[in-house]
Amino acid sequence: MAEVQKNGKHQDYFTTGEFAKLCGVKKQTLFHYDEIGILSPEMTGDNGYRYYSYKQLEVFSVISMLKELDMPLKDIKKYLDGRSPEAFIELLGNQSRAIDRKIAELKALKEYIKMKLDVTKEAVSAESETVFIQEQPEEYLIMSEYSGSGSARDLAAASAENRSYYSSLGMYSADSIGGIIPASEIPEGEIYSYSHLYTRVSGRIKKAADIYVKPAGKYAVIYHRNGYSTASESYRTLFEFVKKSGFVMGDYFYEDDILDELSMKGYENYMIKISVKIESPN
Amino acid sequence: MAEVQKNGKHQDYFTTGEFAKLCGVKKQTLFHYDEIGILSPEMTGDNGYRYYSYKQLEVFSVISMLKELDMPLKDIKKYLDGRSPEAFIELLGNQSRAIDRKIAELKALKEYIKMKLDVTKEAVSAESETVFIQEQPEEYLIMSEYSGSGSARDLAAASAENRSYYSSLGMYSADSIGGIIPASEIPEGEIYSYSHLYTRVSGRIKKAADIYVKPAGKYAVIYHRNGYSTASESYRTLFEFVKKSGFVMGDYFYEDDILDELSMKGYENYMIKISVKIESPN
DNA sequence: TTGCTCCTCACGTCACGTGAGGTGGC
DNA sequence: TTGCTCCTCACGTCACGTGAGGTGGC
Repeated sequence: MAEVQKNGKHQDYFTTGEFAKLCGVKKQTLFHYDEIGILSPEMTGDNGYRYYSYKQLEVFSVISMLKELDMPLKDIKKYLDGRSPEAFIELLGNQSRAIDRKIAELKALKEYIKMKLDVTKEAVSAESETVFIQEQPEEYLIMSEYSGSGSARDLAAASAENRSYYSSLGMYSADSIGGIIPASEIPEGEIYSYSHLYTRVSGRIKKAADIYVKPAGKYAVIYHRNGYSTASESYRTLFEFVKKSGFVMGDYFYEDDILDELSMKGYENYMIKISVKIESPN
Repeated sequence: MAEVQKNGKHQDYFTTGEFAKLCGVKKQTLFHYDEIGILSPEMTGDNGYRYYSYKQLEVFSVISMLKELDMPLKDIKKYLDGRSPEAFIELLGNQSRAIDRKIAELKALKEYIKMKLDVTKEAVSAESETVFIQEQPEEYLIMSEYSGSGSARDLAAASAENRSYYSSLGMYSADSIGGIIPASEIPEGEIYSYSHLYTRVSGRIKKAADIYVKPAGKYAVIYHRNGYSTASESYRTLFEFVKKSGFVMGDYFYEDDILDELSMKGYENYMIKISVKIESPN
């Protein structure tokens, strides 16, 4: 096709503006690429006009592909300066693996979003301070004993460590954190304290050690508004309900934030969900 | 859990350095988030020390999630300033769709890389200037007639337009461009000119109009080094081979760059592949 | 000639990163 | 006290974006 270009003079070339349009970017991007020497026009006129050939469209598209995969322009330039078929093959192989990782990350992200979306929708349509019965699926909790002050800290650190450890398996960062109160504490006392704190993780890492499997089944549930300070009332309401119902009460009450800092401002506007497992007697 | 924080004084809080580690970022990122008011520490000491709570881990993770989906910090702040359960649900819905689009893009990118990888590997192990017979799959070509100078330009423009039109269907940008020479031109003449130019597109948009389906089957193939200027020799070698072989020759010779600007510098180092369909007589 | 496009500075911006120099807690 | 961490400027950087002011081709 060399002749085409020789005959055509400027006819087969694109000006900066035209080429930018074909590439779907602003002219300044091409100026910048020219300046750092990553993609210079094939020809320059005596008046300083830049002329790009259609062959350079592919070069541009590879640059923007590598950019999309977070490669800095410096590294792209380094490749282009020493390009060879072998280096190209290696580059593409690496990028293909990078894409696989990105897709896996995005899928994990989507799962996290779905979980958050489900919980928030549940919260929006929830009637608070009223006990009801709910089927809950199996869940996986990273437990840490609560031993007074500093525990939330420890749990956060532990679950963050766990996260970075399992992030390769597709876990997305901060999963929801909750607390457990033994049923025996409910009848007396005004203020309850957690026996454990937990981080809920997605099912895919359930093989890991130190993961408590919260069983699937029927739970008695109450939603509580107005934050933690008045939660004890709801705990007691839930406790009384189960006592009177004739069901067998589980040993632990689970407390989860279902409206938290992400959709509300201030602890006093949080909504919490308290659940306790129930089973038919005999 | 409010009591936990009251009792624990600083014990349940993280310093900037600790919190940064948990988040997997540098301290300066947190300084920056504090400065623009997107994520400020829950508490500040009299000495100016920042104290973050574990609850803020989730806020951070949502910020970094939105960032990963290319939302500017300004927009994230705008959301956080006016957050509500309803807005959160809308936000997550939008992000979920954004993720689907991203995944589709990445998959298209992977296909493009695979194609480039296959072609480049073929080129690396190719023996040039020697005719051989190859099974080729069905291919889809966006054709444009070649009418002298300016055509490469038109084709590039047309295929770029086509690309932007079909990008939603998962086409990745610049696919490879090739040319067609009628078999009747080969015997005479020193310099051939294309009757058509084409852009090869991936199979997924084959329903689109104006797409020529290059049939699958046996092709006689020759690789040519040293660029376009000496290509006529290889055209003639290929032509003579098919004539003598007894196969029925197709009407068109296809010319593709298989080592181009992406792995080589300068047209004279390109490798081109010339193919013509062959069929057994009778 | 008019209007559109081209050019080169120069400076702005976004999201941090990098020391510089000084203070503070176990 | 030593060493580590905290703080606040101030300036750098990466990949452009945005006019400002002037030239050039159909």
